[in-house]
Amino acid sequence: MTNIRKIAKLAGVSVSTVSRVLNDHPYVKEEKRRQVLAAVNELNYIKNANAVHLSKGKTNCIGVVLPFLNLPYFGEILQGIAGEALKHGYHLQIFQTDYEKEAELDAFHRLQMKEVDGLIVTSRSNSIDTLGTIMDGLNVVFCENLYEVEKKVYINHYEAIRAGMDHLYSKGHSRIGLCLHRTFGTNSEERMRGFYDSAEVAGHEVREEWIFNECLHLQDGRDVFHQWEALKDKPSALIVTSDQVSAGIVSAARREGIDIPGELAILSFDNHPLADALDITSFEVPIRKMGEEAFKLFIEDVPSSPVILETSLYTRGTV
Amino acid sequence: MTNIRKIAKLAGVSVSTVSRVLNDHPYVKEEKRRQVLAAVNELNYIKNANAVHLSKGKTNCIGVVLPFLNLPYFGEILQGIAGEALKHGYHLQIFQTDYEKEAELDAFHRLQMKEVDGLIVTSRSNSIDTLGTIMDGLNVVFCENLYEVEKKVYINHYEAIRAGMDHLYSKGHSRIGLCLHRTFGTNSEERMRGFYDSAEVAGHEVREEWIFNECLHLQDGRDVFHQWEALKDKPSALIVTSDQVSAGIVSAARREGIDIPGELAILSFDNHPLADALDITSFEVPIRKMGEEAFKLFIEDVPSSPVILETSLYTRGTV
DNA sequence: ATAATTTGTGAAACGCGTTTCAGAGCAAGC
DNA sequence: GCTTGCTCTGAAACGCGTTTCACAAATTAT
Repeated sequence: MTNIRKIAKLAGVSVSTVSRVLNDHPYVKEEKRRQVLAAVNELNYIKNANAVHLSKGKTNCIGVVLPFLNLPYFGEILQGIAGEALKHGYHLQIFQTDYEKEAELDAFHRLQMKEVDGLIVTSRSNSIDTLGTIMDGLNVVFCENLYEVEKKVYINHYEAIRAGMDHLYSKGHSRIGLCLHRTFGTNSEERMRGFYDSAEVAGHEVREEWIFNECLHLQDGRDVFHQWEALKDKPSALIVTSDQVSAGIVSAARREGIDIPGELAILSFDNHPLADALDITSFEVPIRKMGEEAFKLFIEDVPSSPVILETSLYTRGTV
Repeated sequence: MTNIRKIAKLAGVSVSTVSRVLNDHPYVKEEKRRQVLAAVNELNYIKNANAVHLSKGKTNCIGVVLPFLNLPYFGEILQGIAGEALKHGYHLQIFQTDYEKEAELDAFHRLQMKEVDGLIVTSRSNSIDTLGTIMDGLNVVFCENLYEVEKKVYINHYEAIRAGMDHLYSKGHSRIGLCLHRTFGTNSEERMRGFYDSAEVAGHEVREEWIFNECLHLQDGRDVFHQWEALKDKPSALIVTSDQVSAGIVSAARREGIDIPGELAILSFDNHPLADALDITSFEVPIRKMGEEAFKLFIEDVPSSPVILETSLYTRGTV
């Protein structure tokens, strides 16, 4: 392999000069610059990125921790991060966890090893205590409202859910169910808190069996619908935290001839194009923006205050 | 920073021995092994990944070249690659190109610089001539039927389209349109070839304005529908290469009261859950499998023959 | 008991670009 | 004429883990 020293020899200069030329440093005589470039050309020299990384102590690569790649939610976050990263000359490394703690820890371990310059954690499984010790002094951004960390960007889920509940109340609903991605994790907890707080204030009953968990994919929506159908005591409305799942519910309901919103109202989240296509009332959630902001937090040396993003309702035909 | 030499000093051994311990090489006395591990523990030593990469000449990281991150198609490929990569201890680096040639070339440049050990190109903009010169001797897998490369995995689009056309003929359609992601690129060309070949053999007319291009997102499907509506001379069926786009067409049509398949039949591709939800007839396309196979090709030293994946039709209510 | 292995270990070289430091050459300022 | 102050260069150190090679020590085989 041809390296910088061979270039130096052929060009008749020192390695420092070669390095200077290659990095556009000033203070190199035009003549030497040409000699170096000629040598680079002749020997087909290509820099070794790993040597640069080692020497510079950074890789210009940021890791993104996410559970799944085939959900629109994470695709959209990635898109946001990638767009911003591109502007700053950063690359993305993906740490897909499937919500497995080991895989998640591996990402942090890679960060410790300087394989990436930082991490954006879009969703997490390990406790913050576990992570806290290994991320000490490292550049990590969380997409949730974690009290303990300084770099964070998150959706105001609490208020969004409360606004959603109010909207449903205004339409006369008092028996409301909730359909969640999962029950643990800050974001889900915030949603649940908003849900229960609102119901309590309004004095409405909430039944355990009206809370549906592990709703990720469109198919899960279908399952939820069938569970709903089987309930003796049915809620008249569901707040669903993803348009994919809502699409499953709504399409299953329409197929079964259940009137929406007459028999079951659906208030969804994301405002994905799918919601528009299926005429689903949905909260717009600025997911891509969250990705962008996450990256911005990452590159900041002195972290600005946490970024809180708000949602806004798009009323359509399911409520 | 604490490095391997400090460990060696503290443990009273040579750096080679430390390296051996850290890499589970045999031929290390149990006592020295313990000394080394104690030192590692005491100094909180963590390996520098970049030094390993430089030294080993590889990074255990594979690059994935793709245009967009927020399309289910690419999310699914990624999922396939990531799953297989995990099994082999590889990580993923993302090169999002937006179909810009420069961004795509950058990915190849990174490969040359040994920042990644190989590339999986899911979709491409540069000509193969351009890429051919810079990927010489490098490990690159293409997801298309490129004559010039040895590592490739692709869907048999030609046959899929022909089968789709036959299916439409059998339902009495002779005026058929096509809705494509784009018109260039091997995969799209294969689809178009299948389309035109089939029409020619069947003796059916094909009109220029029945070919819709740049159909990527759900919204694009809506636009296509409105374009279709505006046509004086309408095709009675459309082959649509993505369920997202079909969803846009179908939902717009239903909203406008256009009967599907009575006035317009839709034959889609992907068999995404969405197709099921909207009762769209669709070809199952093993996209995830393609990702898995792509990675398998990547790790092979002597490339096996190209992997060709077939589609299979799921008939539902839109044809 | 001697030869042939196997086990165990360290020095040094290797992979390779960046950066600091010291110093030389040269022009502008007083 | 002499001092600042640039401009330009190269030697050497730095970042750091892996691997080869030579050799000693401990076994096993003959």
